[in-house]
Amino acid sequence: MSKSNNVYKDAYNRGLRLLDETKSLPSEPELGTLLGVSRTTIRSILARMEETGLIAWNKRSKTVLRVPRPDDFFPEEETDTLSQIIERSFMRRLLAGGAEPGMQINELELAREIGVGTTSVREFLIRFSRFGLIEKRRNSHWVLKGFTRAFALELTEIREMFELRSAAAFAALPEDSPVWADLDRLEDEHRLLAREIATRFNEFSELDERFHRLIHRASHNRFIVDFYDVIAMIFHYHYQWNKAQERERNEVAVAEHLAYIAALKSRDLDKVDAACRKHLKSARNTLLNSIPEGHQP
Amino acid sequence: MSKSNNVYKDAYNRGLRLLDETKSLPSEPELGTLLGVSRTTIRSILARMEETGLIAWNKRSKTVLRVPRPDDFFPEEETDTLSQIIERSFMRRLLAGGAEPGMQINELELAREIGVGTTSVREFLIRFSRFGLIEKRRNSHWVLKGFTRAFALELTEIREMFELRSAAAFAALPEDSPVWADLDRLEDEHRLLAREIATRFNEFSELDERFHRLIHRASHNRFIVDFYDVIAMIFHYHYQWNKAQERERNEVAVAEHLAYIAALKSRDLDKVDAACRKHLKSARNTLLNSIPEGHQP
DNA sequence: AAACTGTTTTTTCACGATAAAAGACATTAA
DNA sequence: TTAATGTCTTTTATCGTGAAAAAACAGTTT
Repeated sequence: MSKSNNVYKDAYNRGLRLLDETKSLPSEPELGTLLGVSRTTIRSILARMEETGLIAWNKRSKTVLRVPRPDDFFPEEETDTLSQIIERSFMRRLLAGGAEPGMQINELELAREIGVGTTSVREFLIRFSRFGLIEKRRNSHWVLKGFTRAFALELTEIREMFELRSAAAFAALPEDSPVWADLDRLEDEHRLLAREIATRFNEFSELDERFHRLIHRASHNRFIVDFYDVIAMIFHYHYQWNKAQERERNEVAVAEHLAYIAALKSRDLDKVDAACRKHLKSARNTLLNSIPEGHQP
Repeated sequence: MSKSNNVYKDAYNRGLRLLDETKSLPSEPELGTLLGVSRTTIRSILARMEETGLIAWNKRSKTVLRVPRPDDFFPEEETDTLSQIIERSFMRRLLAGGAEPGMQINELELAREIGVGTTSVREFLIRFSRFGLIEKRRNSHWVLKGFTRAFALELTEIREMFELRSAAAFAALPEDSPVWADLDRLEDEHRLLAREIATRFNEFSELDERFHRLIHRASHNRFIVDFYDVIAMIFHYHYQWNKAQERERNEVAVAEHLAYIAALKSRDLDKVDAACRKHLKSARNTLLNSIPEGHQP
């Protein structure tokens, strides 16, 4: 087994959803751009759809014969990328405890435990190293630096520096920039979520990421934009890990976002600065509170 | 051929230099820490030194029999890490022209051209991607973003943000911090270099890096410290590429460094800010001037 | 002739295998 | 009894290989 066909399976599942809406499918290249895969993969998908009696396929004509059933879909877990699988396993280990700072990380052991090749684990660790949680010893093992208080403080220091600058850049953007429409849309989504916060509070984290990414993009600086990957990754796992007072925390955050948005729309740099600072401060506290106070110097 | 023994060869060469100075070598573990390799490698080195008649080796006694000759050394090029080899090849291609932004990067082609396996090239590209010069298309090729004016501006924007903050942190360090001694030593080296700038101007880039790294370390922030890798890498190749007015440029930079050092020692934050700003501004201009003004939007 | 489908080639992704290097354990010398 | 050496085991670095996926090419259809 040298490479799983998760790209095919994932695209197939997404392709099935298209069958609900139309009576016949578009051309192969069009399907390719729609699903974000190559024609080669599209043709495999079409071949299977034909086999399972979902469509009749003859050259250009691709007629939908029936609506897909639940069992037509590939199981969710077969559609994951290998690196997603490795990341999840790795983060589970890291957060599940017993992960003391200074601990060694063993590529071979990780690979065996997850059931993948060493190459994939190595590549994952190299990619992951930019998050600042692990470090490589030349010709030797990786060392876990740990999700410590120091880490959180260093991370938020940069975040605050970058976001204050991005927010200022955002507010200075011309009237006709399309970002203002994006911001309006996000504001509506925030209003909606605020109204139904009691039941939908767990949808906040996704909205949070979209909002902050929009702001960071105004910096027009690849290093600032890319750094948000670190923040997003940490917050993603942090949200999964720490569910304490999630509803209250998110309710506060939504309100802060709305104030932040209002400040941006006012284009008053002082107001923007204040609203941004206030929100980032509470985000930092949330993060710091979730870190188990350990044996740290 | 699955792995070159460059670690052994490099350590062997460095080991030879020890023979000049002493009549007998220390214990295996001691040699290991001295050369930064494991005992396994030390024993291979000792075995060869015995074979070639450099030492007499019997258990604890390792007597030097003769001084090493030039031909005892392994050739320089055999001591390079594979990733160094790949990086050099890649950068040569990148800087040698014909590297238009938007160009595709082909792992297989690169690997064949350099004469290494694809795995090593893949790992190199992943590591290299944090410099912001290339970007991966999922399941497909890498795209060269190019060493453009925009890149230089984004890079220097972050650099200035980080260094101003680090310099302020540096100046605020307590009297008894060991960094002040480090700074004194660097100041002496600068003075020395300034006096002999006519002949030794090409030694500046190494001094430059040590100086700025010392300052960045005062931030106590891993993201700031790590970001200096990006700057160092760019400046390293930039220096190789652009030799125009190298002497003059470096002479100016040494003077700026000395002013910067004086400001730090004064602990006057305004002076530090001004000296830092001045130096970073001229560093930015140097970098910008070296970028060929192309067909950029 | 523009856009599609059919076919072939190339590239990416991931694995197992193997030598180099590190590390662990056992033994011996001071 | 500490610290070395001798020996054995494990891990890392790198390659070649093969299937998945992309991309290029050639032939059709509208």
